[in-house]
Amino acid sequence: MEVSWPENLSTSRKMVIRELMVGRELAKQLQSVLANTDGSGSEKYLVMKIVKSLSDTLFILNVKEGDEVSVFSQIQAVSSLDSPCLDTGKSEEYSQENCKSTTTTTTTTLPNKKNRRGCYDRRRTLQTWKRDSPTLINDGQAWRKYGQKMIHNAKYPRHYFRCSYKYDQGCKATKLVQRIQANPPLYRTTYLGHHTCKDLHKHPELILDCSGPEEDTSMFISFDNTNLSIKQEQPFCHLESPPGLMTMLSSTLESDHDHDNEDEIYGLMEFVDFNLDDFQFAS
DNA sequence: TATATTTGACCATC
DNA sequence: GATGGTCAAATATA
Repeated sequence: MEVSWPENLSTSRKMVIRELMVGRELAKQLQSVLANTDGSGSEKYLVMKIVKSLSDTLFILNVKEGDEVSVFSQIQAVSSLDSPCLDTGKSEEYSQENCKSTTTTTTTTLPNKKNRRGCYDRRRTLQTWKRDSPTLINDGQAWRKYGQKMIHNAKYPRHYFRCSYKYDQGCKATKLVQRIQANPPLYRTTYLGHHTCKDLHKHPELILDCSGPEEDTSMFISFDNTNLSIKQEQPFCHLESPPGLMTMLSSTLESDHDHDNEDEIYGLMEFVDFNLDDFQFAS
C-alpha cells in the first residue's frame, strides 16, 4: 500500500512515521495472534494498549488510520524443504549428530566444543527469511556478532549474528547481514530460525531520536507505559535505549571496502529490521 | 573487571 | 580443494 505523504513532510518525519506504522502493524499482528489463543487477558490488554499508543502517536503526527502498510510482504520463506530435517530442533540435533559421528572417534562422548569447531549443517534446514533494505534497521531482538567473512564473488563481507540469549535460553536464531550494493546502499539480512528466547532485558521505554541531515532539529519520541512525549533534540538520527536493553553492533563494517557511515548504520540495526522497499513514498 | 567484537582457525559440505 | 558457518582466543570497550 502506498503511503500518501503531505508535501511538506520532511524525510526524517516520514521515517519516524514509517517506524511507527511498522510498530503498529506488528502489534496488530500480535493482537490477532493472541486473539486466537487462550492467553491471559493481560497480554491482550497490553497489546491493545500498544496499538492504541502507536495509533495515538501517528494521530499526533497527523497520519491517517488507513495509511498502514504491509510490513512483511516481501519476506521470503526459503526453507530447504527437501531437507531430511524440517523441524528446527531436529535440524540442530541432526547437525550436532553429524558432528558427533565424525568427531567421537578422536574425542570423548562428552560434547567438546573445541572439537566441534566449524561443525554445522551447510545445507540449511532451518527456516530462513531474506530481507533487502537500503538501510540497516533493527528487529527488536538482541543479537551478538560472532563472525565476519568475505564471501566468494561478494564485494562486501558477510556478518554473522546469533541471538544474545543463545546460551542463556538456548535460542537458536541467527542472522546474516551482507551489503549487496553500494550505491544506492542495499543490505540483505537473512534470518535463520525463530527466536525461542524471552528478552529479559527489554525495557518498556524506547526513545527514538531521528532527523535527517536536511533538518536542523529532530524529534525525540519516548514511549513508556503511560506517557508519550515528543520533544525537539539534536540533529542526529539514532535510536537510544536504556543500558542493557540491547547489544549495540559496533563498528563491524570497518573492514568493508568502503565505510559510508556503516558504523552508525550497524548501531541502528539492532532494533527493527524490515524491508524499506515495502514502503513507497510519494516524495 | 565484565562484556562485546574481531579475526584466524577449524571443519562439514559442495 | 573451495567455500562458508561457527568457534574461541585475543583484543577492545564501557
